[in-house]
Amino acid sequence: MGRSPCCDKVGLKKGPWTPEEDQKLLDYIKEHGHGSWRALPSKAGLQRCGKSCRLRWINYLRPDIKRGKFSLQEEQTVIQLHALLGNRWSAIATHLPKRTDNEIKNYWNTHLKKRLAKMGIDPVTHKPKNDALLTGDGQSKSVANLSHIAQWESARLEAEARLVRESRLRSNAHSSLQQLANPPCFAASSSSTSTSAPLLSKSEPPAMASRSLDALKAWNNGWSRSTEGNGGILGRGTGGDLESPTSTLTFSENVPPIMARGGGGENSVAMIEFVGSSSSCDQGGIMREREWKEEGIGNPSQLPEYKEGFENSMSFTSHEMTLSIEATWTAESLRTSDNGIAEEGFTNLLLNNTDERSQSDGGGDESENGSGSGTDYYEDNKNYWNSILNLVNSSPSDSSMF
DNA sequence: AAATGAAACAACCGCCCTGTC
DNA sequence: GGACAGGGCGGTTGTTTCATT
Repeated sequence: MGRSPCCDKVGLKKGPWTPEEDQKLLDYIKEHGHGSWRALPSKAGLQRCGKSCRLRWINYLRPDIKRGKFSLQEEQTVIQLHALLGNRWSAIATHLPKRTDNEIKNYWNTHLKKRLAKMGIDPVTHKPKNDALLTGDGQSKSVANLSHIAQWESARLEAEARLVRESRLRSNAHSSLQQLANPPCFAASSSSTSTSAPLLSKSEPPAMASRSLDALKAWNNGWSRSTEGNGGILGRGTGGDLESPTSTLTFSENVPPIMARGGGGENSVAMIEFVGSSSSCDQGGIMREREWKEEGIGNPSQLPEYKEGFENSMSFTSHEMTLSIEATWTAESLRTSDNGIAEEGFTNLLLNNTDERSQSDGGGDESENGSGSGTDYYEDNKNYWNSILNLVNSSPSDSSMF
């Protein structure tokens, strides 16, 4: 299907915006709203493409955006969310108030990515570049199992938290409709649509789960030693059992990505299949961000009831109760161990100790530069992912998160 | 002071999804 | 169901600024 360009490019100005153009755009939107972006330039007296106007407004002229240097907290958040979400800048941006996806993306590409790379940490996988050492020994099989387990848990946690949240949101926003409709909820399979599909199609880049779990794999490899016999993650998943009382998740590797865009070369596609016996359900729909906007809610994560709802949402139905337990278990399991884990995350090490570390490593073995080895490595990864999980747990999040 | 390269930032491009007709 | 418009998104490129030689 061919499509016409978004605008007639002949005679339209490109390049940096002038203050006059900005003012025209501001004045027009202030008075009329943006309406149709395509029609806006002529109405506003701008020799610009509507798309260009839209971008200018969204990224720079909107009154509710913050410009300037990123704070330490913002940097941490970006790094942590990128580890979890990959290059989903818009999703990351929802957790950084007043920052645009474009700005975050640029900041990542020009600052954070280089900083990680400089420390010997792969900015794509968020793991040390010499990670191969960890899978080259005789533990590769158990590591692989752990990887599956952790991968499953991570994806499931995300999916289930999202479902619960959406259910809660819907119950708030569409309570009257919910009384009328009661469709099957977790019957989603590989052909599912509203619930699971977005998670693992557009919202979930194929590379994401494996990316995050590569680090978890290494982490668990070390961490599991301290939790064996304590009913930790190993106790649950030993033997490669990926079944869950509430859901199953199938990872199909080497399958072409669902989405061509941004998939990169990692072709792991996850198909989530809920087979649980839930007594209530998601009500078969999603309260999407667009709906929030249409209803004038704005960013739902800012609503007190939303935050409260998210926190409380883990205790409604039998299914959701299960989610509560397991989500808590997962997070808590990852957060605690016999040794205890410092709250200070690996990211803090990146952000605060870059210089010290690089200096101290500077004269040492190149292979250990930036990543450490042995227990240091495990500790770093534990803290790193703890930090991420804490962030996710504490964040009210919104619809773009998962 | 000029030239050069690196870094940072702003904006564009192309693809894709969704809604509407 | 197909065509199209509108808009979102991520990748990439162009331009400017800064640092170094």
